[in-house]
Amino acid sequence: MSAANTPRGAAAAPAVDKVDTSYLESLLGYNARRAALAVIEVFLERMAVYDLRPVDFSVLSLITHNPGITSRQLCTTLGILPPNLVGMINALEKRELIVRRPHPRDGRAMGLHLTQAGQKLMRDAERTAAGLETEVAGRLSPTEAKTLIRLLKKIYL
Amino acid sequence: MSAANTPRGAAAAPAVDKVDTSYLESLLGYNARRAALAVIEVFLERMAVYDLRPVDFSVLSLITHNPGITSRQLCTTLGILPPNLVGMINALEKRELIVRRPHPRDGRAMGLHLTQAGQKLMRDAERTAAGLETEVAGRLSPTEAKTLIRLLKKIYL
DNA sequence: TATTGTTATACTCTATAACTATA
DNA sequence: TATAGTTATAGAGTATAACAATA
Repeated sequence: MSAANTPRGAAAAPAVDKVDTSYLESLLGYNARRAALAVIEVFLERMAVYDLRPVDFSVLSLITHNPGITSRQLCTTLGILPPNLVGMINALEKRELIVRRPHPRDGRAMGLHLTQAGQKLMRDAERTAAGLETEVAGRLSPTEAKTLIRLLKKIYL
Repeated sequence: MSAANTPRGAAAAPAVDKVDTSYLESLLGYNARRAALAVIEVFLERMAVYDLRPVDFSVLSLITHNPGITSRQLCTTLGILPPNLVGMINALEKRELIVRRPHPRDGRAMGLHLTQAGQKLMRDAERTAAGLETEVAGRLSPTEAKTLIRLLKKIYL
């Protein structure tokens, strides 16, 4: 008769030589998170030369392709809370990569724009990002890479 | 003649109506992170009833399928740093979901085992996780879901 | 000498409440 | 009344250094 909290197996306290991860690896969430962390790890290395974290790159990239975008629009698009964006924007402005200009139709809002220095940095950074993509997806065929992105979009869009 | 930090475009300060995210959505890392966050969001909802975060579920699941696994093995497998695992293990032990037993061959290590209560909880939780998978991957065909996991593994393994 | 588990601690990331100025 | 931007602050997550016990 075993007590309530007795572990399974009377022989007790076996050692684990090789960890079996097959169950976790069958789960979509686990695989998506591990893959995302792997890509981010390479991203951090390659983007260190620009002093850009993934979130900084995302913000600057959205400003690049949407000149005049507001902080609110950045927050909504990237899932960042407004109080947490303020510091990032201030830092990028201090580095003279972006400038705030009055919004043409809403006096409360500020439109964000790249400076010429910001434009140059992002040309280089987006080139690096493109190289990073091919590196990370190196073991995938071009078709597989396209399929992967298409299926990921179906998950979160 | 424009100064060094003048934004592109003399007409200045346009407004952005619809944010163009096409560039970010072409990047693997961005899509992987968004997908992972989407899955984790549903996970948090469904697992709240068990009071399990994703990391708790991962730890308990590895103990389930590897009775006697050590803290060090959990850290290596899940990419957790040892100091950050201590509190989680203590909390799970306090909830009487796991027990520590001496390692059969290494006096420094402790083997981790589920209690009967832990076994019951994980039977339910893994059943919930299975349902969650079909829900999240609901817009994917079974073949697509398998393909997605296969391609994600190629990224991080 | 190296490793397991641990404590203490610092840093980053994320979240909530409340304020201001404009709409 | 509602929204954009901001401040202050709290909480969660992640990081390094250093120690005791054992290999």
